[in-house]
Amino acid sequence: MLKDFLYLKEKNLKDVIELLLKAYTSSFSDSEQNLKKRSLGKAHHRLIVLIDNNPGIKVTEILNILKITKQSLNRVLQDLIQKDIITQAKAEKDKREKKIFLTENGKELSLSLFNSQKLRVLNAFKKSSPDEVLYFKNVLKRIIE
Amino acid sequence: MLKDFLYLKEKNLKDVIELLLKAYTSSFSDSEQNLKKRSLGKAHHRLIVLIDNNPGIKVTEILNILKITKQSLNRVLQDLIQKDIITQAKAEKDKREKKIFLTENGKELSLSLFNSQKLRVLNAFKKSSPDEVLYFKNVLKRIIE
DNA sequence: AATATAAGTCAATAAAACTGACTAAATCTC
DNA sequence: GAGATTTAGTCAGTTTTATTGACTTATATT
Repeated sequence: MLKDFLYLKEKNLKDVIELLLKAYTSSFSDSEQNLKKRSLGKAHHRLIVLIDNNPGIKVTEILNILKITKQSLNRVLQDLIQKDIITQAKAEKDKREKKIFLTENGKELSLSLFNSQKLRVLNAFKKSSPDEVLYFKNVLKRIIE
Repeated sequence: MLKDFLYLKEKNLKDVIELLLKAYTSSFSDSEQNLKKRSLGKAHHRLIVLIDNNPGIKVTEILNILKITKQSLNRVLQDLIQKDIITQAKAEKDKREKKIFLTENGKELSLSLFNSQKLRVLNAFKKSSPDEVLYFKNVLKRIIE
């Protein structure tokens, strides 16, 4: 009885891991064509999403979230600087740190990418109650930590 | 007033897109070391998760979920066959189709990978009510479709 | 019989990430 | 103030993941 309950819980966790994979993959593939016509890839997109949602984010913070090396991040960062999508500014407090922002151009681009992604989530929310959406976000945040 | 409400909704959708990125990245990086000691990469892991949760899944189905080309999939598939992690079997109904399964060895591996990932989700669920978890899964499924 | 579908293959290339070894500047600690 | 640490960046080479494009083979559908 207890064993059955535990088994179901493990199965439940396994399901969620698959769901997270599918939700991420589908959400971020919706913008593929939009990225392509701008000669940008998925790595650029991930970065743009992070910077748009966290203006002034630091390099170390990005590394911790995306779990990539700074050499890998730097390539993508340089691409985005060259294309006038992001800018960097020294932090006032600790001058070793650099804060990263979207340029006006970058904000426009981010909005366009968002527009090609948002429908999927919007439609899901339309089929859900406000409570469901609230709980959904709460649990999602707890998974991240 | 209505405008404010809409703005909040768009912001909410944007948040969710970032949350999905973070939840996927963190969940799937938890198994990095485990994969490494077996000379496997993230592409292998994604495939193992899909096959474990959907025994008998077909190549076309995987392509549609992972949004990669069949040439790319085939490389990973061959790696897993060579390492005795998966097997293929012709479908009885339509003999063009091949169904993919985990071997016994593959099931053990998948369990081990799952064990290095599950804690994150388990801890999130422990902090959540059964309703929250239920709603969470419902919305996640609607995002996938 | 002609067409379409599912899977696979060969070859070349591009994208994304990695390892390892370093530098430079600013800050922290003793 | 001297030494250690942190933050960011760089150079060079390699590996992993995925792409494009052109084909093949077997089976199923019309």
